[in-house]
Amino acid sequence: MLDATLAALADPTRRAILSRLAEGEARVTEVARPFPISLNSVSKHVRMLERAKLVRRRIEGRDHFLSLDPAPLDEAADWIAAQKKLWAWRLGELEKVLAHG
Amino acid sequence: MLDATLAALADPTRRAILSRLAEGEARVTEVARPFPISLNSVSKHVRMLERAKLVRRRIEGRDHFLSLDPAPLDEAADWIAAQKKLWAWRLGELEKVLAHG
DNA sequence: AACATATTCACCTCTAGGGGTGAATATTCC
DNA sequence: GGAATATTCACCCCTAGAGGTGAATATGTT
Repeated sequence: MLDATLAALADPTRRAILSRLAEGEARVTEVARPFPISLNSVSKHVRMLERAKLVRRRIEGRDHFLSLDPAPLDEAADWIAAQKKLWAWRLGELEKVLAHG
Repeated sequence: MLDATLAALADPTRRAILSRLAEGEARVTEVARPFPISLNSVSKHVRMLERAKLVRRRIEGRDHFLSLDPAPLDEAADWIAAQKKLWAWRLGELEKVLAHG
């Protein structure tokens, strides 16, 4: 799922949508309002966020309420943290070699 | 730069290249060897990783040595960490409302 | 000079993403 | 029933990405 998560996060519009939802649940139209693009485009972004499981949808009549799901964010954070650790180790080793060489 | 970083990380081949480079500097051909795709494709992935500043290139004769640059990873980790904090706060508020409601 | 190796360049194909518009669907309101 | 609202569906266009092949370039080797 990392692929879909990171791809979803790679777009600034989608990151802005997530930031908006961090303030609280909202309908698609409310989410779309601040953006200069069409409602339709926002709807597609939302669909990608759902596919990445970063956003959940609760349908109530004609209103679709969107909310955040933090789980995939953890997975992404874990991968990045693991890489940072590995890289730091490697770069640390290199420094040791340079210092003792 | 977040866009390019997250987009670069969204591809599994590129993540594998980064993991390989975490073991140490390597030439393009060495990096490409384990992959079932053409050397050319790997070369293109490397170019994207360079564009995202996750990989640096040191040219020595006909050999191009690739190494990691951890800086953009920090930026990505920071953004995700900030979001996790925001989301946790929001979800916490919701729980309070539910508990006291 | 001739050959081999390392890498990229130039091109092709296919698919997916981001944007748009207009119509369809579902629901609510009068 | 009829109108307004909320959302998606079905298309269109354009660009970028991921894959490929074959040629060009540069360096190393004999």
